[in-house]
Formats: sequence, structure tokens, C-alpha cells
Amino acid sequence: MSHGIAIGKVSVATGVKIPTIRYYEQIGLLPAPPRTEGNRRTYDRKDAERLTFIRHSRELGFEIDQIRTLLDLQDRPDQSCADADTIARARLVEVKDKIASLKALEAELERMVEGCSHGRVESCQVIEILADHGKCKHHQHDA
Amino acid sequence: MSHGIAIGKVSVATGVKIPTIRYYEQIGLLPAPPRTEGNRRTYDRKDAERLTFIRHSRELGFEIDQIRTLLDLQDRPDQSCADADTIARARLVEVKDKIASLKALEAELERMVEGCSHGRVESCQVIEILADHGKCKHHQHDA
DNA sequence: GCTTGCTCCTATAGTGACTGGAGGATGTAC
DNA sequence: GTACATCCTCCAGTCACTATAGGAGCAAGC
Repeated sequence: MSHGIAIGKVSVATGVKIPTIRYYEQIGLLPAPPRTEGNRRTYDRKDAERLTFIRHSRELGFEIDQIRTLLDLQDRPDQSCADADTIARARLVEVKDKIASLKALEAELERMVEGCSHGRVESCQVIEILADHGKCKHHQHDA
Repeated sequence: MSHGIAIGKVSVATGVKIPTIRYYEQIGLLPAPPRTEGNRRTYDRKDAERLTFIRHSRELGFEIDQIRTLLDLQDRPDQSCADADTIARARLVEVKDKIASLKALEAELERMVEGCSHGRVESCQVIEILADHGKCKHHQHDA
């Protein structure tokens, strides 16, 4: 096999861990590559690119199923990119929501630690705010 | 049974789903309550308060093990609240980091959807940015 | 040729924090 | 008395991996 890339090399090149690469193959996100005589996976440059695409998508918080759709789109360049646009926009909304939610948490946590007088638990704002939901304005959070 | 609260009532009162309440009992976060003759769990006001504490802590993103520590502290009001303070501060740092990370994602997603010309996938910024990691400045993310 | 040590293989189980379903018992309202 | 809501236990599933066990392949040095 002159120029097949071993899984370890692909892993380093793409930043995707070896078990994760095998996992992606298992769930059909990455095609099963040919094997050497010794039964080892041999990848090519296209596989590495696909993995980079996947990793980057995961970093952006897209779910595996969404990535499946995005990869399908990438494979058919003549199609409309409306689906990709929809997925990205939906993710953007999610991210904005999450930021807003986390900012609320941040404010409440700040109130907690600022209120801590470093004394006994008895008079601790941290414990007290956690115990009494009425003392805060925070209402919902999802991760 | 005059004043035991049924699991369904506690669930509604605290906003914690019934299977989740049973799960918390199973992992030892909530003490196993007494049962009626018909083998049904009966809770009291203190249990409901404990569940509210847990729910609020989860909403703030604390992990179960941290909540265990926080509950232990609550049970011993004469102790120093330094541990609670440490946990809350650590969570605050996490939240701040996450906000920063999500803002980077937000920027990149915005660049993606703004660059989308609503044409073919061929020329779609969304797909292109995902494929080519060099086209973005984003580097790490954890959820 | 042989050993050392790295890389790779499969298969299975574990993670966190739940959630869902099956199949059955109990409690309540009409 | 019967319909229906609520509850019970146990077990499997979720997501996206991660870890472990137990072995085989391969490249380099002696």
C-alpha cells in the first residue's frame, strides 16, 4: 500500500481521536476505508478532509444528524444550500439563547459569591440562594 | 396517612419529574422516604425543599457530585462555607469561559449565514467554512 | 532471527444525568 | 363495581464518545 494513511496519522492530522474515528465509521458518518493485508484501516486525503469537516462542525456544536445532512449536501454541490443555511441559522439561534441563559447564570452566581461573607454555612448566601428559589430571578436553563 | 405528600404532588410542586425523583433516590441524593401500606413513597416538606435545592443547583449547572457536597454543607450549618464558595466560584469561571466560547461560535456562525448567497452548495459559505478550517479563527470549544 | 515497543485490531462496558417503556399493583371518583 | 389516574419495579435507551481487555501486526535494533 504505497500512500494509504494509517489511522494514527489521520488522527494527528485532523485532531480527531482514534476511537472517535472508529466510532464515526461505526455510525456511518465516515465510510469504512480499505484495509491493508494486516487488516489495518488505510485512509486517503479525502477521508482526512471529511474528518476535519466533522470535527469543525462538532466544535460549532452541530449534532451528528445535522452533520450527516451537511455532509450529504457537501457531496452534492449542485443542490441548493438552503438546508445548510437553515441548519446554521437554527444553530445560531440556539447559541444566542444559550449565551443569554448563561449570562443570567453568571449574574446569579456572581450575586452568590459576592454575598458570601466567608463565615458559617448558617449565613451563607451561596447555600441560601440555592435553597430558596424565590430569592432569585433565574427561571430556566438547559445545559 | 394524613400528611404524606405523594410523588406526583412533589413533582408538580418542585418541577422535578417523577422518574428523576426516583433516580435521585437511587443515587442517594434524596433519602428514601417512608412508604404507605400500598408501597407508595410519601414525602414531607423537607424533602420538597431538598428537591427544590437540587433542581435549582442543576439549573445553575452544578454537577451531581457538587450538589452532594452543597447538600452536605446545608445539613451542617455550623461549618465554614468556604467549600460552597469554592464550588460556586469554580462554576462561575466555567460559565464565563463558556460564554466566551459561545460568543466565538456566534461570530463564526454569523459569518457563515451572512455569507450564504442562497445559491448552490458549490458556492455556499456555510459548507465552505465547515470544510476549510483555515478560513476561521475559531480554535476550541467543549460543549 | 529475535525481542522490544509501538501501533493497531475487535468487542464490550462505562460515562452523566436522566428518559422511556413494559407490565403490573393501588387508589379514587362516579 | 368499574373506569381511570397514579403509582410501583426493572430494564433498556439516549448522546457522543471514552476506556478497558486481550490480542495481532509491524519496524528497528541487536
